[in-house]
Amino acid sequence: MQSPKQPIGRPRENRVDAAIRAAVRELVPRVGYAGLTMDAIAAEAGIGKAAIYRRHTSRGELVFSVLVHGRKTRSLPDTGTLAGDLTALADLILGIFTDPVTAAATPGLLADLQQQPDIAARFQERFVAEERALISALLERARQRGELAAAADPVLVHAAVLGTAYAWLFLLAQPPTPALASRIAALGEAAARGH
Amino acid sequence: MQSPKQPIGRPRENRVDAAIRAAVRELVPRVGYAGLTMDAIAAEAGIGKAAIYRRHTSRGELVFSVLVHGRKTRSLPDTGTLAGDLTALADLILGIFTDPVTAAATPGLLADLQQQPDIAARFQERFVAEERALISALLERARQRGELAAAADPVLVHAAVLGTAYAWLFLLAQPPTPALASRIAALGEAAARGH
Amino acid sequence: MQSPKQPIGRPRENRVDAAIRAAVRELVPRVGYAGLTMDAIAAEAGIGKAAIYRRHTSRGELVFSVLVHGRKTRSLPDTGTLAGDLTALADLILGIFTDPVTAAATPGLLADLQQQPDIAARFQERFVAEERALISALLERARQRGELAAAADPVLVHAAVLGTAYAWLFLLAQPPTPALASRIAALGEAAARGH
Amino acid sequence: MQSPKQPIGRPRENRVDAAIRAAVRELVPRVGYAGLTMDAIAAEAGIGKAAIYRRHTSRGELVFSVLVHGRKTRSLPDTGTLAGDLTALADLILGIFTDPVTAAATPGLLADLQQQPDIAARFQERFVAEERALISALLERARQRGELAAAADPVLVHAAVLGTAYAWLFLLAQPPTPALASRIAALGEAAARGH
DNA sequence: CGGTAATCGAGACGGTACGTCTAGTCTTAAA
DNA sequence: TTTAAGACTAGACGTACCGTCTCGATTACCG
Repeated sequence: MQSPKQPIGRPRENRVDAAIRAAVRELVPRVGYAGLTMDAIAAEAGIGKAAIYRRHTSRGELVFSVLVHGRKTRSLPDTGTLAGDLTALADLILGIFTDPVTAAATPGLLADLQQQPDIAARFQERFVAEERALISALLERARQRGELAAAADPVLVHAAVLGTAYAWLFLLAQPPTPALASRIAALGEAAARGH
Repeated sequence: MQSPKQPIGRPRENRVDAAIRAAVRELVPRVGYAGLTMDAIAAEAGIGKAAIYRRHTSRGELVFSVLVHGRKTRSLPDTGTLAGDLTALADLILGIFTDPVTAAATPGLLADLQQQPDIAARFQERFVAEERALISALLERARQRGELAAAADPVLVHAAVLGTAYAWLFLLAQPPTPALASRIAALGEAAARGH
Repeated sequence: MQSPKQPIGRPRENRVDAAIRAAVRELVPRVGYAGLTMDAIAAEAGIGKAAIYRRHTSRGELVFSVLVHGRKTRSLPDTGTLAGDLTALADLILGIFTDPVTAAATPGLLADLQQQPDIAARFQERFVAEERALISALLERARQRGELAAAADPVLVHAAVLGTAYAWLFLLAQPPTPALASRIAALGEAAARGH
Repeated sequence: MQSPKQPIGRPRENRVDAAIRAAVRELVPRVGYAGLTMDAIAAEAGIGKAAIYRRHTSRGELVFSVLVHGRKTRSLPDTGTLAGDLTALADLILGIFTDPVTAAATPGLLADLQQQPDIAARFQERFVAEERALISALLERARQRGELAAAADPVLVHAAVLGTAYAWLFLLAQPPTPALASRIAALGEAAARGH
């Protein structure tokens, strides 16, 4: 009987994973998602292409892993009010979208998701579901406080907050403003209240 | 002094433009934006690749032209209420996003916009500015009716309606529901009222 | 009933023929046979491509026509001796091969002949047969003078003189020397005498 | 100090070189030199185009390599007489020129040599110099036998034998005859004797 | 401690699309 | 009907990238 965590042969080097991650984060802002080639990543990281494909099945999966893996699991503080919680959420999302690496990679990554159902599924599981959980929690807190009468639809709140931020930055190409988070939060609140 | 419409040599054939457009609309839903190759377009259209490159500088510019050119200039009816006008707007946007061709091409097209400033500029001029004008007009109508007290920010309304629709369909991968347009319109109204 | 030499419509301009010829002779030494494109010829000549194709069926036929047409019909003087006649022949051939335009075009032209039987036939008729006639004539003169006993093979004499000159210049890449013509003539004489 | 035979990475496969060579030899007689495309070679060989360009810089270099590499290094027997040695040489050259592959490729290859000095240099080194050495050797043998009085010019002998064979087959388009080699050898002897 | 097995960097492999170029044909308005 | 200009189809060019494979060398565990 063999232990599940006892692979034979030479073990993988963490150094390689780190080098891949660093190379992607270095290259994406410089050459964009479309210009991000596997050869360039391997060269930048000083490793072989096979070492990448041993860890990732495709370029989309690679970039997704790098972007998601680098993020610490997020949590939102209980600010005591629905408006405050939603502003914190909007701040979190805007922070992700305005990070240079994420900003450069996101549109290209979303394009890949349309073609690769497996990565799309992972995106839903890792990214969407996690944010959804945060939203469901803050809505539940608001209901218990009495700020919300009936059950709000977390999907619509999610779409309102995430989508408005995305459209502002990537579709309308507007620069982020200091008041943006609270304005988006107000939309989220409207979505929660359903009026 | 030369007339602006006096080109010499053989004029370009409209047949070719039409064939390119038809081929793109045929291929995009079938193979996706990423799988849309210039060779395949030329073969499907029964034309030479040079005829494409004579008209379009890149694949992104080509798809953008096809998608935008095909659209008739849109207008919104005056429904008599802000809510009605915004629902018509949301219907319009959802109609664009759920069209099979647009749906398959949009994420990839937006990814290309990040890398090609000239196309991004045309996208802003042709697509964003046109929708913005519709929004500004309906907001002005609402103000004259007395539905809106002060001046609303058309950019935020735009981001709310466009972004929520985009996120619902492409980020959260939710199917469109019958009530979606009116729910999005409610968000747009909240953005207009600023609360 | 229509006269055979009475074409209707606008007559062809000799200017165009001259411009084509001049353009080819200008371009061939500069860009070589391989770099000689129809577009470049048309641009250099300041004419349309259709005007070229109205006169010539292909690029090979065009260059062949220009090179052969430009030559005046050649004749050889009766020097009084077989050696003298053959030296004059060798001089003639070396003159053709060392002309800058002919030198640059000849190898490429011969390559085309392998693929295009119609031009190969014209080459045999116009170029080979004409030289063959000169050789047959000078051999007949030598026979009548008594310099040659029996009938010599004009084909072998032709191959000896033409081939040695061609090989010297194009295969062995040797520079022409003052004595070359008389040395080649000696080989022609040996071919004529059959020893 | 590094060993000359220490390449890193995956070594090139001899199978690929062999497949390229076989494809060229298969295609050249069928489609001619002008019709020999890199795509067709790659398809016929069942390899990628990159594998060809990794080994050869141009089509001319490729065909030249294939034709020269396939040939075993040639040598001539000492037949005991100058006439015999030259007949063997003429036979050798006629054998090369009448080989289907060489016959189809030679004129096109020579045309390319005019434009590509590097290949022309290799042609001189590998092909011309090798034949020249054979000629110099047989002339020296004849001198030691007493068949030749003074020093003969090997270049003229070379031009006479090589050029007459080339002109007979490719310029005059004559079929080879049984007596051709000895007739060409007689011309070579005349070139050697200088009369 | 020697054998087994998976790793490493490097780069060749087949395949495919790119954007450019050329050949030869066709179409325009003007002459 | 010819002219200059230039668009047209077809297809080859040489480059670049993908994802896989192969090399010699390395690095762990196993017996």
